[in-house]
Amino acid sequence: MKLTFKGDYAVKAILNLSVHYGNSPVTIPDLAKRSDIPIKFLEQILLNLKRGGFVESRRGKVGGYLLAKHPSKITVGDVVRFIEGPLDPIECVQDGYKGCRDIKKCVLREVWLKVGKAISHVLDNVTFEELAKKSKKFDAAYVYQI
Amino acid sequence: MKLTFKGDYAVKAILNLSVHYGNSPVTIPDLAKRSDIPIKFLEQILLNLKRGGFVESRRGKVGGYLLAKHPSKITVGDVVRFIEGPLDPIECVQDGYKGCRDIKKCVLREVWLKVGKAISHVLDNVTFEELAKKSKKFDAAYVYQI
DNA sequence: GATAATGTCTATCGTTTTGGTAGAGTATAC
DNA sequence: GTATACTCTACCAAAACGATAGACATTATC
Repeated sequence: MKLTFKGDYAVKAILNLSVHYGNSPVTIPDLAKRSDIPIKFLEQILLNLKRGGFVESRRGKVGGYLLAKHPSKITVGDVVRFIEGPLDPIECVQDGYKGCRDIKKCVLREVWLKVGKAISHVLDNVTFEELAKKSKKFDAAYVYQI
Repeated sequence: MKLTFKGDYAVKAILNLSVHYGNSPVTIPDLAKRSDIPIKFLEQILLNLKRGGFVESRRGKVGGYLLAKHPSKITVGDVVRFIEGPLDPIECVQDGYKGCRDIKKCVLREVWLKVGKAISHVLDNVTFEELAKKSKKFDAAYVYQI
C-alpha cells in the first residue's frame, strides 16, 4: 500500500511548479535542490510528466520547467495515477479482470473496491492550487517567526 | 498503492478459516486449493499468521489450521497491517519520522495522512464474521440457482 | 557564430522485494 | 510404526526500485 519515491517526487515537483505558477521557468537543479531529489532522477520524472501533459519545458538559457495547466486543474490523484497507475489496492477490482476464479462470489473484491474509492476520494479532491496556497502561507509564517 | 500477493493470500486464507469456524481443522492443501494459492507459499503465510496470533494449528493426522479467535474479533485491517506493515501510503506520516527536511512545512504530509486514515477506516471496519456470512450466502444462492 | 546554460534521450546498474520452490525434520492419530 | 499432517530453513529467478552516466540537441546572449 505504498507510494514509490517516483510518485512522491512527481507530486513534490508539481507542487513546486504550482507555487511558481505565472513566473519564469524553474530549472531542474533548482527544483531538485528545493525538494531534495537526485537531479538525474528528477530529470526523468519531469520528462515523463511532460509526456503526461502536466508540465512544459523551455530549452536553452533561461530554460526550465513550467506547469502546463492552472494549478486548480491538477489534482494529486491525477499525478499519482499517471505515475503509479490505478489507485486500487489490487488488480481484481478493475473491469473485465479475468485472473480470478469465482469473481462474482468474491466478497473481498467489494472491500478492495471500497478502499480504492476511499483513496480516490481523498486524492481527487486535492488540487495543487490549494496546496500551493497553503505552502505559501507556511513560508510567510516562517519569515515572521524568525 | 498495491497489496502484495502475500497480503491477498493471507486475507483469503483467514476468510476461508472464518467460514469454517467451529468445525474441524482445515489442511493446507485444502485451503490452497480452495483459494487457488501455491501450497508451499501458503504454508509460509500460515506459519506467519500463526506467529501473529491469528490462527492455530494441529499437527499429525486430522491436523490442519483453525482460526485462533472468533471471526468477529478479526478485521481485514488487522491482517493486512500484520502482513504488509502500516497502511499509510508513505513513511513520512509516521510519528517521529526524521527522513524529510521541513516536515512541519510539508502540506503533502497532511494529504498522505488523510489517505492512510481513509484506508484504515475501510479496512478496520470489516470483520471476517461479516465476510464469512456474506460468503456463505453467496454459496447458498449458487446452489439454488443451478 | 561561439559559448554557456539549459533540457532530451537511452542505456546501464546495484539492491531489494516479490513470489515462489525444495527438502529435511517433527508431531500425532490410528 | 506408518501415514498424514505441520515446521523450519534455505535457496532462487524475475521484476521493481532508485538511481547514475554520458552523449546529444536547443537556445539566449555576447
